[in-house]
Amino acid sequence: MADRLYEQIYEVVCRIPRGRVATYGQVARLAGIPKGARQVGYAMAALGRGMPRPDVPWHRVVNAKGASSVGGDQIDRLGDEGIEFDEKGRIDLQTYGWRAGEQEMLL
DNA sequence: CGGTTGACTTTCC
DNA sequence: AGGAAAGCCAACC
Repeated sequence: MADRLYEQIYEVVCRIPRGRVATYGQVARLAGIPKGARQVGYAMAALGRGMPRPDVPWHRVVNAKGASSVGGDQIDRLGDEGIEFDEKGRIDLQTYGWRAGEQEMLL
């Protein structure tokens, strides 16, 4: 199964709890592709090209700088999730960064 | 089948 | 701290 790659990526992205964000590298590592951060981005781009999985919260995936590589479209969705950007348009990964296994610890 | 591209990351300056 | 270059892997032409 070659497309298992995309499936894995989408599955990991779906695992990101609401109100949190994860970097491409983080998702790639959890998806089994420690050096495939670009492929994660490519997989996200595929969502807007053919929409194989419209239920994937791709907007919760940002780059290592904590900024959106897509545009205001993602920023608007993240704002709806309760995530806010700083003056430079970047997210504080130390606050909104996704920590695996801590999704239930949200208080 | 080979070169280019891309919603990236990391390192160096 | 911010900017440029190299590295990496998969998809596309």
